[in-house]
Amino acid sequence: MARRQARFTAQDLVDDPRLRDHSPELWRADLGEVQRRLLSSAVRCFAANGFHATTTRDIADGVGLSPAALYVHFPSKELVLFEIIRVGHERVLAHVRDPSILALEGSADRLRAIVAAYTVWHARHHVTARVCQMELNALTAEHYGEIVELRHRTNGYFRDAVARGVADGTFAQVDVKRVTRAMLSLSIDLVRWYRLDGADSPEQLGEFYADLALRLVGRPKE
Amino acid sequence: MARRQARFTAQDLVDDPRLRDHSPELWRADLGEVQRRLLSSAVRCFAANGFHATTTRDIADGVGLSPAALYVHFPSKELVLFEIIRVGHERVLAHVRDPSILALEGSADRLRAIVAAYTVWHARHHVTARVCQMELNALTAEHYGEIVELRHRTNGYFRDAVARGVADGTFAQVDVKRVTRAMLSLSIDLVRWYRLDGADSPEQLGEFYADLALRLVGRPKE
DNA sequence: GCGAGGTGGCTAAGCGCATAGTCACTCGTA
DNA sequence: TACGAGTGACTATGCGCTTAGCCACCTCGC
Repeated sequence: MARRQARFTAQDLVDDPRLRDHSPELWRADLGEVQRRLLSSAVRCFAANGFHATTTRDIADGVGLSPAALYVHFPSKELVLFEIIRVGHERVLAHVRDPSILALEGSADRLRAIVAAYTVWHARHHVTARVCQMELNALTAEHYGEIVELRHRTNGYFRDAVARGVADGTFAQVDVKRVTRAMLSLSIDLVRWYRLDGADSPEQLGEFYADLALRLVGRPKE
Repeated sequence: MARRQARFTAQDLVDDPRLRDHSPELWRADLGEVQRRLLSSAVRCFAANGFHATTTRDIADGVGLSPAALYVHFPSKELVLFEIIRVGHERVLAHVRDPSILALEGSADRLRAIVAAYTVWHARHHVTARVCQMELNALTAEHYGEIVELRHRTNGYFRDAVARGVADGTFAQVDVKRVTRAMLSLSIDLVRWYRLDGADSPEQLGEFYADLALRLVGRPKE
């Protein structure tokens, strides 16, 4: 049969504690309430079942509307996904380039701050973050390109933070590219397992991963 | 339109260097050659486009057969996915429980060995590993449960290796659960970006991540 | 105050299409 | 003759998206 056999329906998802996060506060303020609720429903569906296993019906069901209502607010299902992924990446970029982080003089402090900020964001918005990491290749080639651009800029701030500490002798002479990638991996992979009702708050996890990051650059916290 | 708009066709995928790995050597020997070639084609399609964006046509095209030929060898598309994911997880488990690893007496040596083995496997078979990590929730609930069981057993070997070193004083008094998860994250996330024609061989990456693992447990290599 | 006309959110119905899977059949080999 | 591999034509179904139109509410002239 051509059934897509998504394992979870919109009804299941509304109350699933694994899918509770701060994503609903994420959407652009100039969107209407219905649009924002559609995005929140879509992000839950995409996170649980994936873009291709989610139907426009599922998304609309999640806010109690008919399937056609989606098209009053968004021109296509793909553009719903793009809006989610674009907003997610822009918010992350805004967090890691925060002036208060870049103002930190000590290389260790700056690295700690950027790793913590990145991790906290991913934990706090882990449902959206999951879609941002896992559904990238459901985007059209053009939209995918735009997102890759945002990712490169975000990653650049990480690499700079590591390279700076290596250059000024705060860190050991590590391989900047590889170590940076490892730090990103830690925070990115959290979207697979994190839940807000688990043992760690976003802030605790941010601190923990900031500690780990400093160990990775050869400067363990005593 | 209902087009699934997979961005890459089977033709594109055959020669894509990003999708070259050792997966074709992975399949059970008791399967026929056509079955193994179908699995190799499917793994490429699933890795590039995802399970739901891959059609049975795509898989069959990859080995030059008609769509119906798939059903001569496999009862359903989902069972093709399950076979791939099951074999992948069984192979990983076999690697981390290798007697030569468990025979290592020193806690640091053992952790190094298990991290390297896990990482090398994921790098060498990164296309299959990608499917194993990213397409889990396209499985039926029953099949998903079987895989989770295998994952828990694999993760148990990691946790034991960390806990042992903490207990015997080789490592610092780290949070075993969190640190273990961080180590797994490093190797798992590599399926997102690794390619065999890149800068690192699987073995080099395995050594590098083994070094990082020891730093994470507070024992940097001098 | 009140009807005419417009507007925006929403829906029921359904179109066109592509999908997973089936089946009667052929072909090659033993 | 028997059988396993493979196929072309097909079915049943579900998909994204469109269309025509409903309805509550607004605006404006009088």
